[in-house]
Amino acid sequence: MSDTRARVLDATLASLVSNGFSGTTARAIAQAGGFAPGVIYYHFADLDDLLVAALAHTSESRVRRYRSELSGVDKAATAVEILRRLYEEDSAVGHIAAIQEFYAGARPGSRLAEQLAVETRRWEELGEELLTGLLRGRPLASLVRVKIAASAAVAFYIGMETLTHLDGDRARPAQLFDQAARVAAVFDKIPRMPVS
Amino acid sequence: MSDTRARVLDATLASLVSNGFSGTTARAIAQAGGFAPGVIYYHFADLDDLLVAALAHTSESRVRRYRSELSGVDKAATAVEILRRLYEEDSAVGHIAAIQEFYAGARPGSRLAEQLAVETRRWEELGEELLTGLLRGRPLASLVRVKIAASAAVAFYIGMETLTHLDGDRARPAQLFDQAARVAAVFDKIPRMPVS
Amino acid sequence: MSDTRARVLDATLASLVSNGFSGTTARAIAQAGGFAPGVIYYHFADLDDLLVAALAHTSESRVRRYRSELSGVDKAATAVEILRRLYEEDSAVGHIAAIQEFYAGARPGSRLAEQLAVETRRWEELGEELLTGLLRGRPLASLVRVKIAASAAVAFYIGMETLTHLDGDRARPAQLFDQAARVAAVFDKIPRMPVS
Amino acid sequence: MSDTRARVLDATLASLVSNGFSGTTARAIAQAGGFAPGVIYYHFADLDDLLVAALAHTSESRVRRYRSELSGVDKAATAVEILRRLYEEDSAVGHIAAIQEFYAGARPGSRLAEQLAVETRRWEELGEELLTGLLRGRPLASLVRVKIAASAAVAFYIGMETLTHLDGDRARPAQLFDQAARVAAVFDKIPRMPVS
DNA sequence: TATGAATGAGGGTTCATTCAT
DNA sequence: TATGAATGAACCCTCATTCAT
Repeated sequence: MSDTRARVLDATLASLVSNGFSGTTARAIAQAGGFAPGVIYYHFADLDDLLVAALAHTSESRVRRYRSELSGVDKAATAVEILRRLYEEDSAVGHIAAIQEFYAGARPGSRLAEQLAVETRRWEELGEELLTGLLRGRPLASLVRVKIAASAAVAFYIGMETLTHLDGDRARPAQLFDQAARVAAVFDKIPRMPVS
Repeated sequence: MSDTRARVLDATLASLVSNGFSGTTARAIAQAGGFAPGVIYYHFADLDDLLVAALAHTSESRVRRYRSELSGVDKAATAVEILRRLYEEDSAVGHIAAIQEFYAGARPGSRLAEQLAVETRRWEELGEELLTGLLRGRPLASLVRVKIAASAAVAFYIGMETLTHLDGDRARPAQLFDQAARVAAVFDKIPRMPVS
Repeated sequence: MSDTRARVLDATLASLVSNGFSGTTARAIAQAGGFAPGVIYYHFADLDDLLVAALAHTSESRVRRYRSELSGVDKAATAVEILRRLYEEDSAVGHIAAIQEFYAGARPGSRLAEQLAVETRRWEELGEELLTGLLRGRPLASLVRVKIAASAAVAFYIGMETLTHLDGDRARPAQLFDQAARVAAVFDKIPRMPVS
Repeated sequence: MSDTRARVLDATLASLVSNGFSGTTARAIAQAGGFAPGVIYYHFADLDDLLVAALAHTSESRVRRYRSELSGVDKAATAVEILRRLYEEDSAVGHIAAIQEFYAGARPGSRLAEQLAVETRRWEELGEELLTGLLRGRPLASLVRVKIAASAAVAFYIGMETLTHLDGDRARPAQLFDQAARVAAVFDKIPRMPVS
């Protein structure tokens, strides 16, 4: 991958964070990256193409990171702590803000929306893996469909970010993680049934 | 309230549903309502002003509706059924799509974002009322902070709608309501402790 | 028809004459007419729409003029003189240059090309009327198919203008009209046969 | 002449045929020929220079072809048949379409227009040669100035092509050649006067 | 109170051309 | 000799907004 192509992708994410989806124009991206607007069209077919690539670029690397941190975790309390840490990390880096802009700005039916569906599926799969590990052998397993619960978790994350993004109230996620930690502690006390 | 003013508000919501946030231009609104673009600026300072008013207009009436349907409900299963019905109703009418567009399109720091914070607070209050009734006398009450749980519920709703809006997958909310119904049924079996 | 709309049409023709087809941009038209470029898009859907309208506008009025001057003419020499005069008049006004730009710039398959086909047909009809009158009762009538001869005449006119437009050699049409006059004089001496 | 230079010229003509004059950009030419856009500027000063060379290249070879086919022809009917055949051949090859694009796209005063004037002169000379042979000894010779008639023929050809190019109506040239054949047959019956 | 016309800034995108490699 | 990357001007078009009527 060309060097400049990567610069364009980075500039796009940077612009999303600082200018929002609708403010992420070709000119804004160019200014954020310090290159001429024409460069974008040399490396990408159009703005839509660039946004799709930028989404895939950032989302993939984060999913990978989350998966490596969460693999093998079988205690809910641990999972919550890891998620909280990753959330703070992503927030600081701007990754979360960028993703949020994608979800907010994409129009249904667009190629970007399709790519978002793909990425959403990736996050749901990660959630399924985590939940499967947490629920293994526990009585709640019969009550909860893992796929649906994972879907709910992703939806919740996105909603939380939508609200936090809008009002900038960092206390919200903090409180929600606190509450999740409390529930997780209780959850971890439920004994697992022996594997038959 | 002037008759025309109401027409402008309705046209704005209609345009949000069919054209999305970014497609809701002065011209689009005017066309949706069958009046000249200039009319907007007679009744509202600018587009932002109009959007704020439209948001308050639609959100208020829906909160009222939800509250009247949910007041006094003390069984989780009942609450889930009512919410499912209202969700379907709102979906058909387009109310949900409109609200979703507001959350998606508003820029942090804008007056519209402020108004969204106000409306979000309203929905959270409604959630608190409902949860308070459901948890009264139950052992879980000590584990769950009502305010935070309500905040989580609203976040989840918005996230679910963001995803459903993007991919148009109506099965998602249906499955999520089903799962909620299952959990609610179990929840309702937990005996209440006598009020001390 | 709005006043400004007519101004836009006139400015378009003026720009075609002075800037050529490819130089007739929205900005060039606006500058030629002394209005903002946006005005164009208020009155016309896009540049193509405007060009089609401008073509119809100018061509129609000229065809009308030609027909009124040529109606009833039954001597070839007279016809040639009238055509020569009209040609000079049109040249001075710029009408011919504008039409020429349309023929040169239109892309096959475009709406403009379709409109040009319509206008071409109009000119051919006029040619047919004239030729029918000239050939009536003459022995050549059996040799020449009026429709095809008219089509040839129009093609010849357009080709003559293409060349003259490119090299600016005003002597060419002058010589061609002279030659046509000589042939016409001979033609007019051929006796008409009595109508049977 | 360098090998690549020839490839560029061919690619230019190919692009003119398939993309039209305005679509014949540096990139389009490069793509048509399978080389990088920069190559063009190594072999030619700029696009104008390339177009001039391409015009001379294609026109010259076709004039040569026409002259060799038409030399010595002294019957109008034969000439018409040869022209019809060459026209069909050129149409199939795309030569005519390319030439047509030059006439359509060249701006008066440009170097390309100058070159077109040169090429036009070549075609007129060819016409003069042919007409001289056909008219030799015939009474019409006193009525018709060969130079002017040749000029008229070339103009007619270009106009016919302009129209056919625009509406894609292949019937037009076919009918026109038919009509020309009929006139030619009569013409050939006029006896030649003995050379004094 | 409402209209339709007009503005000017800024949107995405394409282009001829240059230049380091 | 050829390449691919980059530039910056100019393209068409849309928009929120204003204003005379």
